Formats: sequence, C-alpha cells, structure tokens
Amino acid sequence: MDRGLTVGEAAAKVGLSAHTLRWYEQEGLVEPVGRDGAGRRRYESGDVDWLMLLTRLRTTGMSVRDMRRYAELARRGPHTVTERRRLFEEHKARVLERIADLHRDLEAINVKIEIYRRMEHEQQ
Amino acid sequence: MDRGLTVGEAAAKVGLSAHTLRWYEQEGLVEPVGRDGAGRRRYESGDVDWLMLLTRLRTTGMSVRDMRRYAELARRGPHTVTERRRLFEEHKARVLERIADLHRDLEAINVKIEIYRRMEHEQQ
DNA sequence: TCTTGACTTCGAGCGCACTCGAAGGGGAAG
DNA sequence: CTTCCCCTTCGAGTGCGCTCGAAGTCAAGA
Repeated sequence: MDRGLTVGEAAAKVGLSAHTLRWYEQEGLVEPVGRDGAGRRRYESGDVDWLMLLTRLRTTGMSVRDMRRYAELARRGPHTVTERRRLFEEHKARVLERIADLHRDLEAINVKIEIYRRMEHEQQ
Repeated sequence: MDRGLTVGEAAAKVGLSAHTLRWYEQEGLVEPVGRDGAGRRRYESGDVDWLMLLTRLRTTGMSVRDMRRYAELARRGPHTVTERRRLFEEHKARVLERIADLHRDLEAINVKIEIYRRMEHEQQ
C-alpha cells in the first residue's frame, strides 16, 4: 500500500465524485496526480489541499474556465504570484458584490412574505 | 397604439431578452399575456411587476422548476397564499445559508491573498 | 484459484437555462 | 407602395459542468 488516497477516497474527502476528480485533471484544473505501480491515482495531502481550494472557488461562483487560468498560473511558477493575487482579489470583489445583490433581493422577498402574512390575516 | 409594452420594451425594462420572455410564458412562469389586435404581446404593469419578482427569485438562485411551482400556486387563487408564503420562507432560508457559505469561503480566499502578499514581499 | 470491487481510459449523454434562426405577418414612416 | 423593423411560432442549437457507461486491468481476501 503506497501513501496517499485513491481517487474514491479523495473524492469522498473533498465532496466531489471520482468521475469529477478525473475530469478536473483532464481539464487542467489539477496537475496530473502521482500514480502507484498499477497506474492508479494517489492523492497526497497537497493534492487534496489544492482540490479543497478549487471547491471553494467553485462554490463562490468561479467558472471552470477561470479556475483553469488560475491553475495554469500556478503551474508556471512563483513569478506568477502577483497575477494570482490579483485574480483572487477580483474574484473576492465579485463575491462581495454577489452577496450585496443577494441581500438586496432578499429585501423584496421579505416584503412579499409580509404581504402574504397580511393576506392570511385578513382571510380569517 | 394599445396600452402596455411590447415584448421588446418589457424585456429591456426587466433586463431579460425578448426570447426569454416568450420562453418564460411557454414554460408557464408567466400567464399568457394579453395581445393587441395583431396578436402581439402587451405587457401591462402587473405583468412587468410579476417579471421583476421572477428575476429576483432567479438571481437568488431559485430554479425555473420552483418558479413554475410558485406560478401555479399563484394561478390557483388566494387560498394558496399560505403555501406561497412558506415557499418564500424556505427560499429565504436557503439564500441566507448561501450568503453564510459565501462568507465562509471568502475567509479562505482572504487567507490565500495574504499568503500571496507575503510571497510577493519576500521576492523583493 | 476465483471472486470482488475499485481502479483505468474514452467517448457519449444529460439537465439546465437560455439563445438563435428560419419563415412569415403586420403597421407606421417616407 | 415600399421599406423597415419589430413582432409571431416553432424547433434546433449552445455552453456549462458534470455524469454515466462500456470495456478492460489489477490486487487483495476467501
């Protein structure tokens, strides 16, 4: 038994399917991960950390296309750190805007709930 | 010139395409809207209000399927008001959870930005 | 040794929410 | 009357992000 997790174990850990993990690799979101003697993927802790970062980017609405751009920067080495930071700061701004939009739209939904509550009251 | 907006005007007003407005009608998200003598759609202010509510539900992540369920309740009349309020309250809870998730994931992104900043500093 | 089950690659398929294009029909301006 | 533009219906196409299935390999357990 080599060190590291199989694709199934890594998938369970990060909350994605094994199919999706292979697809992420194929799409260039993840560097080709190490293999054991039989050609099976072995996810080390660094690989898992990277996947967890990717899932955070995904759940905050980053597209696969942008995640690929980011992965390419990371592969190109330490001289792309400034660009990576900018990419994250732009993403952060988008997420903050998204949160503000959600709050704004919730206002309208709350108004609607209040209207329904009043209608229920009058029906009695 | 009849009263009301054409599909193009209504689309511009609510920020959707004319194609999408027709599609919403076809999908049962909107009651068949009134027509002028030539069979063209005429959106009255109530129709536009409904579309604006729908767009708020969409931008807060409600699926077209759930919007259709809501539209069906509204069509069934005033005795569905309680159910509509419940639907909105459940949706509101999901949106609040989504906002909380976004804040949590932003934390991780902020940590990453800080790490990059330190790396940039050390490179100088 | 045999079975089981997770792994491999590859390519096709799916669900969602539009998005577009074709073909034709007014109606208002010049 | 012609031009123009927006309208109509219908069905097909698109982009995204997976998701699935087929066919085959391999290693560990009974």
